[in-house]
Amino acid sequence: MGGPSWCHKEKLRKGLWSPEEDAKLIDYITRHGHGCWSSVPKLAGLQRCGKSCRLRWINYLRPDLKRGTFSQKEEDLIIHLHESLGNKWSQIAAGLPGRTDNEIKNYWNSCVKKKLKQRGVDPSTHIPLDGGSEDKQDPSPLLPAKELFAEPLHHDPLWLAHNAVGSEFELQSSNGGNLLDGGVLQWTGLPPPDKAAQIQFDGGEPEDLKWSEYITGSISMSASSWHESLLIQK
DNA sequence: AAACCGAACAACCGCGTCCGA
DNA sequence: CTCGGACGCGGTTGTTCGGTT
Repeated sequence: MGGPSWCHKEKLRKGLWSPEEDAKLIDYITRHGHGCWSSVPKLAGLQRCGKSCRLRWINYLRPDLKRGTFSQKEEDLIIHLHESLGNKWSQIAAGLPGRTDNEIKNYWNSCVKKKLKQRGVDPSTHIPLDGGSEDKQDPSPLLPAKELFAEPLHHDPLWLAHNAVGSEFELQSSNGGNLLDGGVLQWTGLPPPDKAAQIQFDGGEPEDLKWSEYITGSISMSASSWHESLLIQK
């Protein structure tokens, strides 16, 4: 009797979540927001630890999640991102709206790794494995970077800095106007400190982009017929 | 039909970081 | 400045499911 506080953990449920538990968590968070995660289980009437609630909400219950299998485009994006970011799953997830770091990590470990090995590529370094792998036919070559933007996507600037390096893209402003004048060229997260970018208007001289001025919001990119282009330089 | 096996998915654990007292 | 709690991330383990023998 009267053991240390962590003994209360014995009362906490573990393992798979029941539909009833999901319903309680969804109901509570949609009404009150999650606030302090450690108090969520108590307030929501759940026998779980706050950490478990947070994970369940972030990875499976959030309304903005995109479920289902990864498209070829998403898979190529993951490979591009992993090549430059490594196992930074949360940063990779920032480049794939509606996907979670856990989901991407699982997909990588269970599926993508295997495919890369079949292509003769070391999944951890992205360097071709030796042993005559040059002769191997790539059954599913990566899409050119530009094609990854065939549809508008929202990207973290860090992701952009890593993956747009040396590439040129066309941009689409969310309000249909000029990217800069419209004030829509804004970023989520931190600006990439070691990168420089230039924006070039239809046939004009390239102009420097100041990352630090665009540290909130998001960027919408498209390969549609816009005049503006963005060149990310090392 | 049952047992086995591997792939895919879900969840937990440990650790590092951040922030407020 | 230090300490402790909360949070977030990445690695790992556990569970489920479908295919094969």
